[in-house]
Amino acid sequence: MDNNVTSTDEIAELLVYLGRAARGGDAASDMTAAQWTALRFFARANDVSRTPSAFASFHATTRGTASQTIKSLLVKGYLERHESADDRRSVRFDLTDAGLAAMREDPLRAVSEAIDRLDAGLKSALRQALPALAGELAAIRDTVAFGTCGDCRHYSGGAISYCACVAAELAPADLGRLCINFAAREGRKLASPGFEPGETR
Amino acid sequence: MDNNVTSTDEIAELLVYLGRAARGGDAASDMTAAQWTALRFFARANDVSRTPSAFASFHATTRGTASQTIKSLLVKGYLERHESADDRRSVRFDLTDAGLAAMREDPLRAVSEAIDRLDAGLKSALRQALPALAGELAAIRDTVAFGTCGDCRHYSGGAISYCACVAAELAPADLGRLCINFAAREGRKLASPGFEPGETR
DNA sequence: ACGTGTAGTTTCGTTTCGATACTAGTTTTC
DNA sequence: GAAAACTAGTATCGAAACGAAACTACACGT
Repeated sequence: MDNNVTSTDEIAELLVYLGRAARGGDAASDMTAAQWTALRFFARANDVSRTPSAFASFHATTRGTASQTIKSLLVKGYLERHESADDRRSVRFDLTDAGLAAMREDPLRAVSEAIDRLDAGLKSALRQALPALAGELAAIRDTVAFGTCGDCRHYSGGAISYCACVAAELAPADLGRLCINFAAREGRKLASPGFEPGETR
Repeated sequence: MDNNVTSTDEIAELLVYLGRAARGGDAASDMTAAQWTALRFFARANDVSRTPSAFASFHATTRGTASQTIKSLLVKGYLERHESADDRRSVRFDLTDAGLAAMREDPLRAVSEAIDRLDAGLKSALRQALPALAGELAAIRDTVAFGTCGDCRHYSGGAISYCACVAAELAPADLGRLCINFAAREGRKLASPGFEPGETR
């Protein structure tokens, strides 16, 4: 097939297309794309990652901009601010009930629906391919990768879930949470050519 | 069951994350994300789709904004303007040699690389899943879907490639090109030949 | 104690983008 | 065959999103 010529670049292009298509959506809400991303992040990140700096890193922006985005969500009453006891410079943001309610209006829901309508095989292929892709991309860019604790090298499962990074036990809910300290399994995260997608269980 | 917790919404989220991560990248170039998207679009769209309106639809923005983005590429010398002979309102933009050269600096290349590093199975899974996802999403949103002529309902293969929409024969290169008149195969609800700019209010 | 580094915030100027309005060409209608 | 309705493309203007830089406050190494 001659459409192999266009394969990889087309996939990449589709990725940005979908990413962009997923962002705005409704316009029914008074939330910007950045605000939705922030709200989602704070809904999904674990305790140590729910900070402005982590969000800035996740969103590939500056801390200043991140701070502003967060502030706008504070004003809306979707986030609440908690100062850390350990480090008095640090703050943590949690979703309020209003924030959780707002999440139900997330325009990203349309994308989730679309994914759910996919053939089961394709769906599980996406579930495997996209995290792997995120890892590869982070390696190429030499940036921090984000991933969930369950996929992290610091995590050791078994009877008790344990994170070697935070040196603490993990709640079951944490396994699906984003973590700023995420490190992909199987090798170093820096330009390691031999990434092994493996079998996710 | 426990992987259902992290399944669909996480995939959707990853999609926007990757889409955003793919956009800026280098910052070495003096091109904005919108400009890159436009350049890519005009590099990849077929003859009838290389217009400001089609790009506006593709990029989910207004014609005015699209026009400005295009103008900036004209100034850079990456695009050249061709007025249509059939319809004197209509214009078509083609990449110049400088534009083609600029494409080689496309920050999206990092994403392509990352995709290429993926396991072959995952890669081909992406090649299947992402177009399907784009179609589903467009159906949900009731917007125009973009796709390549080779995947289009109007296309009939065989010895001679023929597009029933334009009522013309297709060059082999067109099969991999984006088309504004794209309609998914197999009983998707139609995307009418004349598309909706979506600027009405 | 001092310097260095980090977390968070604020301010300011640039840039981008969408709403609006406008020109010009095409199609439809009576 | 004109007028109305519609479409393609462009220009203008205001709002806001974003990044850079400066600043405060705290932590940590020496």
